[in-house]
Amino acid sequence: MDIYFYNTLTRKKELFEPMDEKEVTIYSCGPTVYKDATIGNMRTNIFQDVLRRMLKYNGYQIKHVMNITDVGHLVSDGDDGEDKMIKSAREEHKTPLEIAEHYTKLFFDDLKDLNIEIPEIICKATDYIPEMLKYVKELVDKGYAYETSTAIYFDVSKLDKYPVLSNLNVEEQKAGARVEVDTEKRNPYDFAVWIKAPENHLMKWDSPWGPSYPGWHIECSAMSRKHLGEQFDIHTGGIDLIPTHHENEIAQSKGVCGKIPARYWMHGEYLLINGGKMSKSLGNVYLLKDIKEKGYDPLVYKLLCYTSSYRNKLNFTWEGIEAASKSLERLRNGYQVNKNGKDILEKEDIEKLKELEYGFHQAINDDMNMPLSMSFVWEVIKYPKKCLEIAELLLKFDTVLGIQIDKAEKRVEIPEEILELIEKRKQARSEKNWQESDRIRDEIHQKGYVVKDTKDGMEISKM
RNA sequence: GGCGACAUAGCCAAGUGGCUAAGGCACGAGUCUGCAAAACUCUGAUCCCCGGUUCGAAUCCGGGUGUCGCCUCCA
Repeated sequence: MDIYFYNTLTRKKELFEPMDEKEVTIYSCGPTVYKDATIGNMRTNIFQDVLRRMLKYNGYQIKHVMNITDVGHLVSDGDDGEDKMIKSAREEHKTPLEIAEHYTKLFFDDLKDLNIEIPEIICKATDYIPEMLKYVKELVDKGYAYETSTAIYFDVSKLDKYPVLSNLNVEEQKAGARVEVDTEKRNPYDFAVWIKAPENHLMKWDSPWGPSYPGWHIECSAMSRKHLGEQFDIHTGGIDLIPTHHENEIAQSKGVCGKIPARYWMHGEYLLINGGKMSKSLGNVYLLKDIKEKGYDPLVYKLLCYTSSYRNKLNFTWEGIEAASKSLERLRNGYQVNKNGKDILEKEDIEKLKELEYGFHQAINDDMNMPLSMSFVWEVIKYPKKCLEIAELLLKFDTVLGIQIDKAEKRVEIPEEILELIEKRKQARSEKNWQESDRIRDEIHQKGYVVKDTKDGMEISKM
């Protein structure tokens, strides 16, 4: 079945045609490991995860590269700002390496909680300094970069066209929108590919230009070329990376390789908090940890992300999380009911289910239309007949959704005192002593457990 | 100032010219139950406003209003 993706390069939905008919190559801009990843960051990772999974659903093998930025990302784009890693290290009284290790671990913990598949290749910027230096040298040799007293700059005027992804109006901006203009720069949009390290700089490497360190964009160009070659299929990232990072990555690639590195550029939109931007100053920066601490399965957040298209802004509210939580519970319950179901499917049932499966497939292939795909999942869940075949179809869907639809209620250890109360309550109920029965139910509730009366007896779960 | 996105039932949202405008959550009604919970069934919108194109528009065009984002680090 055909796959269509929205390509930021052309601003259109396009038929996806990978370079290789069996394997799809993807490069994703990963985290800068100097602070906690927010649920906003995770939305992008979820989008990338769905991309991998839907390609696999379509029979492709994946070679997916994600970088870990542990050096070179400056706090301001004026190329004179402090390196983020170093700033965090100073503030937390740790070495940059400790900072990177700490936040890298937290990042992968979040991915695991969200049941996000780990890309085939993870590369840390600091492990590829030689490749980056080589890249910079090539840029200089080919006349695309020049040296100043502080850095090696990319000369954007050497390109046939500079902003190719975004609609920045370079001419307008030249008027001096940038606060600090480096007088040694030839063009306002020139950016540093390699930066000369000041005296006491913590992270620096030897280079033909003395002790120095990489610019932010060079790592992705160098590492993607190393692992995926000069051109690969898909490049992903957050929408905010379009105007600076990806624009400059393309510039570098055109300089050295003469081509745009990826054929399809896909960007995940922002997550909004209560209708506005997530920001420290508003105090609305949420981490996955916050969702977990409220007692929700982290996958509830993943399901919440499926209520909207990755290309649209999604508004995060706790009401939304609660709704998604209910949904997840019902989906999993629906799976269990089918797993234990004994209905026999007739020919017309099989045809109907095939239709729903087809609808699901079409939805995910249409630029990953998850809201639409979920409507097919629900139709399968609510199908009048219940049986193992349907459970298996749901499992198949879950290879794309990754919400662990087969996850059963946790078997919790019920403490002795609760078991005693349950016995007492059974007794009271058999005597139709409803007052006592309700009193005990309240007591159990206060001790942190929920009791439900079903046809087969009482059901106990932890709150 | 420049660029761009969005506006569909209480909330989250799909839909990009044509069958009765998906789906989820909430609300309400009901079945079940001693009650509660859970589960299941049923119930709701003519698509921000105005004008235009068309046999036909939520979907295309123009204008207006509103919300948000980017242009500085940010997924």
